[in-house]
Amino acid sequence: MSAREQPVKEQRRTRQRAAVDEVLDETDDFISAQELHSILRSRGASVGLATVYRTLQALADDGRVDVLRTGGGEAAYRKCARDEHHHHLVCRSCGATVEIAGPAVERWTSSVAKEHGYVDVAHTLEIFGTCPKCAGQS
Amino acid sequence: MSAREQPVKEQRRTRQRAAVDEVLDETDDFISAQELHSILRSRGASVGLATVYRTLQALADDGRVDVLRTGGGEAAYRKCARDEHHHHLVCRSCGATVEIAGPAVERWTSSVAKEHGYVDVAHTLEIFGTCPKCAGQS
DNA sequence: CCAGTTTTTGACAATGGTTGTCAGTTTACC
DNA sequence: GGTAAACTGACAACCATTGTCAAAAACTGG
Repeated sequence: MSAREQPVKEQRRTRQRAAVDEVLDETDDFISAQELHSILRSRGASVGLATVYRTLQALADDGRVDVLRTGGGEAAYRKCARDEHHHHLVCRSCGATVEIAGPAVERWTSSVAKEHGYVDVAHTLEIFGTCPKCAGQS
Repeated sequence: MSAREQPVKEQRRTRQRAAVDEVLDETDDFISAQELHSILRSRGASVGLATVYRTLQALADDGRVDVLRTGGGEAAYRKCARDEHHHHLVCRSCGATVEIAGPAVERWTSSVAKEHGYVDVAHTLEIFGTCPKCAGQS
């Protein structure tokens, strides 16, 4: 979680990866591997489930998508606009996502960690709520 | 995540629940249901796995233990000292845990959420690092 | 203490997300 | 074109967690 600079292990361009990438590009909210897979199916672009998992995992490892662990224990993925570390404000009803930068939080977490002698520090922070649209309809 | 005041649904005192509670009391780090179960086994206090899961879930629902979603997708539980909402600084090597209160973060998250019109807000924040002891040994 | 009622337990099946396997396919490169 | 290495996909295997349901334990009022 510190030296994250591997030259992005060599990879080949394939129809399947392009398809996954395309769906991610079009989707603004976090989606699970399973959801992504069924979207691909419904489009006719048949891609194996295992391949979807592998592709998402590779993207996540390279930091090209953000990963979120849902309460139910499944992983959700999203291709984010900004490159730097940031957080998400997610609607627990419709999944609408707002990207948040929190320099203050970054500073706070690292100072707290240092205070206790911890090194090589990373953190996870996600905010869940109900977005205006969903709150309105009830 | 807002009105969390149910009078703790009536429950019966059983040997099994006492055993789970005891292990939680003695353990300062987060442990998974499976780990807890095998600790019980190794002590001779045989408790069914399903029971361990049910008990932990009940405790978590009542807010009497904190739950952490590990990267591997399993849930880890810990009985915490303080009652109010707080966060954890966890050693990714030995699991040593420090409880952290972060009023500033609480304020920040709710103001950010409000700013975007989100209501009924909750958040998760955990800090991972390597504790002094583990860092020393390498 | 006793019988009745309700909760709890536990062994096991079932679920569901995710990963491993491995032969067949595709890509990159010469 | 031909070859080696990477990739794919169908399916089995895993593993944490939850559901099932009859038997066992805990409470409760006699």
